[in-house]
Amino acid sequence: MSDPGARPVPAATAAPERVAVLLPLPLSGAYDYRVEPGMALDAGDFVAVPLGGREVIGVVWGPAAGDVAETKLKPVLARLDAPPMAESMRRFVMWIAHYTMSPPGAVLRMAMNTPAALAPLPPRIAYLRADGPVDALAARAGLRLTPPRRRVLDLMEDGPSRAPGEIAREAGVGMGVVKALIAGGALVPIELPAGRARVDPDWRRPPVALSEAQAAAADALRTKIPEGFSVTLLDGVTGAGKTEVYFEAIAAALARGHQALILLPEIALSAQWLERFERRFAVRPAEWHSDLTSAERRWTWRALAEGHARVVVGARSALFLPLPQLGLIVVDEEHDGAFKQEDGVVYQARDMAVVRAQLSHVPIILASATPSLETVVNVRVGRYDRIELPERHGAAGLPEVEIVDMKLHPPPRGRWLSPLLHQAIAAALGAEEQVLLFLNRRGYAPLTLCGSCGHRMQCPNCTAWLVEHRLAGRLQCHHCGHALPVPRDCPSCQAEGTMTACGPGIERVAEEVLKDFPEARFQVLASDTIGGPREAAEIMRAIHDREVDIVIGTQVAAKGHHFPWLTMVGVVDADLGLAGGDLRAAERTYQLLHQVAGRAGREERPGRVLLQTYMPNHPVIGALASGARDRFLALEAEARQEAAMPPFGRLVALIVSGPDGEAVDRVARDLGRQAPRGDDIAVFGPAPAPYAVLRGRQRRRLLLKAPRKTNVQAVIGEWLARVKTPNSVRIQVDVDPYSFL
DNA sequence: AGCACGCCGACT
DNA sequence: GTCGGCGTGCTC
Repeated sequence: MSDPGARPVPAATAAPERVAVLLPLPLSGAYDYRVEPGMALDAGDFVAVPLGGREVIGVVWGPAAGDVAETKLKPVLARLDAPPMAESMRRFVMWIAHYTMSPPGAVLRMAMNTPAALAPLPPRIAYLRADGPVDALAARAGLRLTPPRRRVLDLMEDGPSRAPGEIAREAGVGMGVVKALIAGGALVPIELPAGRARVDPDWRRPPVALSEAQAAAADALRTKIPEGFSVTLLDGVTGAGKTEVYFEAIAAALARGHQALILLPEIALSAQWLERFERRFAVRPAEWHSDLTSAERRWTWRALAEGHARVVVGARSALFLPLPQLGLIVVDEEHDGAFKQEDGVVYQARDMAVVRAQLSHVPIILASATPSLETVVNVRVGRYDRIELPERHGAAGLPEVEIVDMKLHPPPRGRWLSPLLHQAIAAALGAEEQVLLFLNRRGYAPLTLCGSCGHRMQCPNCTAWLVEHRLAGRLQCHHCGHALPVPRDCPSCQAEGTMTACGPGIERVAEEVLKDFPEARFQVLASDTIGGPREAAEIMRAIHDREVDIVIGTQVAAKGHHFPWLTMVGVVDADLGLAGGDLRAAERTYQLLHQVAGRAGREERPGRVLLQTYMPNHPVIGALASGARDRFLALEAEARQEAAMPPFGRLVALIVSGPDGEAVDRVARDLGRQAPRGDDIAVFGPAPAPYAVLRGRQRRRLLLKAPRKTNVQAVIGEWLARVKTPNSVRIQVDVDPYSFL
């Protein structure tokens, strides 16, 4: 809380006052502005300032640096009537800027992604009936008292004030009728306080019935709430009811008058989460994601900044919302790769959420059935606490996971489902249960080539194959969106009708299902087959209500949905994520397939999972089949420790990119030559980045590996200063990169 | 991020 | 002869 007495008092006789204003632009730092006499400004205030020829909104960041000539100085134009940015948020912005090596203004932009929210809210106008009997009102308005007009006036006789639209709806009349009565003065306007009436989540409601284990976990979490900063891993198998447990921690925070922030990896698909929240707290929380309209954005931001909304759930970007009474942060599915932001400011939202919790002195809960290795190691060394939720809620046991060795049980030529999986599908359908076939590959086929000359269809802008989408009749690049019709003849050798689809995508699996189980109703589920949140919710409902027999989906189908009749999960290609030199390939594949397996048998019916693999002896496959998660994590941790890889060592990637390959190469080679040496620091590269050409830009990559204790920001900063780069070449710094090589 | 200034092709 | 392409560079 700022002390009003601490505001600087403008003195008319003193030299013109200056302040530093940070602008939401990728400038190197804050700019100084003159403060005209009579304007009192505090750090954190939102202000409008001139920049170049235009006007921008920025944040007063502190006292001016004073290194700019008086004549260059422009005045602060106005202080905006919006809740100022809290000191903890300003420190958070600076922390991220330093850690990710981004300009502070670029980070500020993420915290100000709501230009409209900073303008004062327009007052809301509602209407009351004017005094007097109905006929007198009509006469005064010069209107005949028709039945619709009478209905409106009767409706408005004593009830609350209403907006015009509400009046029309409730009285069952058109807007014309209402407008005429307003124009005639029979309905009089009143101004309501700006904003939207909100109902607080009701934390006093009794929680849904918790199991003994859940109740114990909830108790343990509740004790964290009043104790300031702490990090707790809520570790529980899929279906153990982690959500209901952390709801009790949220209830405890609400009971203390605090706000709660919940981060989910993909808010667009979380209809079931919202329903559960509403069941517990009687209202929906505020939501924050990219699909909000600017009006929704504005009032949500305002309601949170003013403390009127108590709980907000959102994707990554919700991390930057103003929450003056923040009391708890929850990151659900903390292991999920979607928390890593890869463009612009590159950051890991889960890790930054921990930082925000620390700067705000509040507890944070990381929830997962398959926690990331980073988090597991942090628990092991005692930095994080861990609360375990061992069993599945209700009667359901964990599904049985069976390995299908594709060398021993190959599918027929041109097919992708082995006879074993085929039988399992038939058995589940025979028992009138549901099946999920999982394949993390959109489209029909990942590669199209010419059977005659071997020409492969490649994206002209990216180093990537074009993926056939047969339903759309197109070849598509999944990186830049480039698309063209599927060619009949080879564009290289002109041979006719030789183009062949290679490998399976979910559309192709769907085709096989349609052939073999023509009577089954199936639903394809991929990020590009779902229009929006509403359509997603409708698809989930249809599956839940057994209007679908077989779901064929990519990883969007793996995420936290609860389908009581789904008992059989088939993983079409369990090896898919294991290829390539990715540091986290094994860990990620384990997490994804574990989560998919968890879709099976969540209620009374036992679940069954079949993993199709050509590597039945791979540790990941073995761990999935035996359920030895902790042993797998221990082995993975050991391997990383031996190699001094994260989380035991540190990595920073530099991506050098630009339209001109030669200029990019020159900079990349310079960086290689100037690389920091010694002290256990190693630099690899330059090498072509994964997708060496992306959206028409050439990309090279260098990787710095250093011990945990190294101040990598300082090392990288000095390194970059040694290499000068033409304007056309960009160097992007990715501290703690996820994709490797 | 904008927006201006600045040097080389097709038009009123 | 101009209008205008977007390449570099600056904004307190």
